[in-house]
Amino acid sequence: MTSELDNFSGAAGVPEKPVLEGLEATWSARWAEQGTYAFDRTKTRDEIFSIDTPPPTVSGSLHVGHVFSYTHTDLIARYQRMRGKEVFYPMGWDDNGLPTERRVQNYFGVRCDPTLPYDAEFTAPEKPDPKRQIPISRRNFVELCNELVEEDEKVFEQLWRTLGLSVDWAQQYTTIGHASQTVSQRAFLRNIARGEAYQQDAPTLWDVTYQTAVAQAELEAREYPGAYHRVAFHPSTESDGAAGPPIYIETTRPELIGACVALIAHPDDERFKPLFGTTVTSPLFGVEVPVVAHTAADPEKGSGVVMCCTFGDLTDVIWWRELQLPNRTIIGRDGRILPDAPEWISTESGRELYASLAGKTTFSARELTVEALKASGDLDGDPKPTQRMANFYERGDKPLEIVSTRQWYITNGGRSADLRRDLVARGDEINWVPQYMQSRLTNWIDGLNGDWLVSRQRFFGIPFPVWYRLDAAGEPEYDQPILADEASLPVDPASQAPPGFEDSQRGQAGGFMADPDVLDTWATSSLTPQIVCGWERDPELFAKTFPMDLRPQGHDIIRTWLFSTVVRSHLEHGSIPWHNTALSGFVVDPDRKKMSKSKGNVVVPDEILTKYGADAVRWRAAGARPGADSPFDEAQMKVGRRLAMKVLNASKFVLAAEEAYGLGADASHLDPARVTEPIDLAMLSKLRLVVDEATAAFEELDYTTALEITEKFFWDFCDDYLELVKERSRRNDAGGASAKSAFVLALSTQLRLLAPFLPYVTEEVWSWWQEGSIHRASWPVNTTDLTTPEQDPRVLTAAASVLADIRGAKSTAKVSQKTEIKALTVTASQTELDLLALAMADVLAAGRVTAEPTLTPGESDGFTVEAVPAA
RNA sequence: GGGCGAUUGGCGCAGUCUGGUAGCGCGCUUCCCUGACACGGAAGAGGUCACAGGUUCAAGUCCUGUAUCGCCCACCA
Repeated sequence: MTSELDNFSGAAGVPEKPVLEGLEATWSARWAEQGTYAFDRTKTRDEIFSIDTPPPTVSGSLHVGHVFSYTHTDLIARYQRMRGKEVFYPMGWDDNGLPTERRVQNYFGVRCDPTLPYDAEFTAPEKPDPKRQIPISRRNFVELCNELVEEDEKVFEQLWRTLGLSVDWAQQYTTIGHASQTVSQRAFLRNIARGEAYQQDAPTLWDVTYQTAVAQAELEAREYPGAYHRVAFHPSTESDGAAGPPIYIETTRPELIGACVALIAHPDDERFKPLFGTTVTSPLFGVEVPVVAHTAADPEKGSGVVMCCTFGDLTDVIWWRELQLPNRTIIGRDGRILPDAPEWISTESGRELYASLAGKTTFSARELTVEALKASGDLDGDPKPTQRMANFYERGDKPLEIVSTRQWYITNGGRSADLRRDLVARGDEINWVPQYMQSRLTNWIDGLNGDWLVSRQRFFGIPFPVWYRLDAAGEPEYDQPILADEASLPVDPASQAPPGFEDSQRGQAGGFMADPDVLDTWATSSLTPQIVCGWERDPELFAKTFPMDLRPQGHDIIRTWLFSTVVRSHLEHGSIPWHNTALSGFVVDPDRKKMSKSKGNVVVPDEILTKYGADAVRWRAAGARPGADSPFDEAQMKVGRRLAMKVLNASKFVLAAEEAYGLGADASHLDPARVTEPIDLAMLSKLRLVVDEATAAFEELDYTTALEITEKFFWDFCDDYLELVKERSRRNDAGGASAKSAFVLALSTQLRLLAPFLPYVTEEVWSWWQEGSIHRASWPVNTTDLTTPEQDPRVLTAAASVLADIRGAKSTAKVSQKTEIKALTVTASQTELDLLALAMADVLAAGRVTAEPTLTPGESDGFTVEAVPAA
């Protein structure tokens, strides 16, 4: 037998058997064709919502954490777009800097040797040998970098498209691209002009592996094994020829004894008071150094008196500066002891020992020094092993040294309390989600110990737009840098001559040289708002998008990306860079360990996207609140997938009922006036509350609550409401019309509430019966979308409660839910019975109650139901 | 050492602002191939809300302290 339903189902857009498979490919292609997410720049500032998307590091790989946090941003973007905002949502790729260099080295088996000339014929080896890297020129190296990042960026873009990010792909940038170079160099030149950028020859943290300076923000303190060595210094012979007892210091770095400039103790330390003003002689090298007082010396540490060297740690730098101590560097930029014995070591045995240390790593030099100390009797006892914390470059694996070098700095408050205060105040102007993350910025600013070191001695990066004149002897005149014209940006000083010079004068006495360094990658990333908003490139766009509305990012880079962006915006524009910032947490493995390649616990995004679908993955991502770390549990993806399936099937049911019973495809089914049954009105009243709450949550960037509320309603809608009304909806009368209109009103509203979370399945269903993309449809507004009369939502909850009890009776009796109920007694308060009465016909139909129910008014709240299933 | 979070059934979480006799999902148990859905549906078991004090008629919720865990920062003698 063929029913009417069979004839109509699937005939007008509703598939017979809807599936999730393939929705990503179909719809991401359609969105691209139709420019669904294209930014319309004719809109005004208050109609625009601009997002400062984090550019992922393309040399790395994307993991689930990225998928989650980028989804979070997309949820907000989609919500704002549906609210009627024109969303400015670019995507950038961070391809600038050391990670790319490392990847290129490994991928092609090459290394950069800046002394080599460019080889136009060079091609990378077919089979790179990572152990024998081929040295190539800087320009060849940069070419390979550019080649590889282009490939990587394609892979990333494809993943983002599959995930359903509603990015405007016409608005792409890379941190090494021309626009970024221009912005970065221009901003730097402006910093110089205003006195905010300056050069200084000073001790800097130095990574000996990468041979570059490192900024405070890139430090990572790690445990590092070492040993305390108790070493004797000898009082210098006094005028009467008598020498006092030796003074013992403790050090973990005996190899620096040759770099010692003073012994230092606390001014109040009685043990050492008599020594202040005297001198002592260092062991092995016989160098005379003063004993001086400084409050930074801690009487509790070591022996109470400390050896100050050039430079063992940051405290040494403070002492060097404040006590006007000499500079006695013995460690070179490669981390090895300098080749030539310094002039301050004058004893023959000292110079001999130095000669044996020269060229050695600190590690070997330490071993040799300890042997020598044992031989000379200046080592008291055995070295005591310890685990101490040492500063590392976050990407390095050797402890940092401190080396005096000429570097560029940008003011960031590290040397100005006023600027620190202003920057903290900028933090107050920004709306933080979650709020408590702001303290990380404030703490970081308060703890700064110097300005921002922005020069890096690396190759793949944005060059300083700066040259130096060479004097008659060919020496650079650093104090009068030649600056590029802004109109000429971006410039490459290594291949372009400065204004007023010919390239033939490069490297010649009386000519010029290029600044050899590149800008810190954060010095460019800190300008992403200026890069994407078209600062000085597109003033109209800039006026419409800056300050931006939202900066989403991970909480681990507050001290770097967030802080440096605030600094640049404050210095350049005197404003905050964005009004809101949303901090995502990490995705951790089920044991709450951070995912990392070395632990082998990384989940590959492509796999879960294929297995569960983008909507399911997005659903799971939306469950992770801002700022909170979230354990990855694959089983949870299934729940999201089930929701997506449910949306397909419930929609099919609702729309099929509508079509099958002759109400046509015109808009009449969306006529609120046809909804007359109390339970239908009650359901829509409840939905109005859901719309209000979900909207309020989204306004607070609280997508998790918006989803929870919407999803809860949706499941209740399916499990209770649809079941209750199913029978009536099949009737071709006023009651049937009421149900069917309520169905489609509720469906339209719910699909739009779910659209930010499940963009694929909602778009699919929308296409069955609506024109245009749901993602350009308006976010539900009660005053226009749900205009049915108010009805107490408890009509629905009462009916659902009694239906649940009837189902329970059948479940207890272990019979099918189809089984008829032959006797039904309901006890409840009169108020509740009155509410129930308004939906009683639907309850009886849904519960298959064939007998007349007995209703008994009672005292207590809640329904007591006795239902007797047929045998 | 400084700062910030967290601690609620086996697991993951909400509820804490605005005190009023514990909620959700997963998992588990039982039942049901019902006409949207077996990539499903229905029903159910399971918690003295980390601990100790205090405020209150009443505390998961407010106050004080403690413990444990996590994160950020500092820490190279």
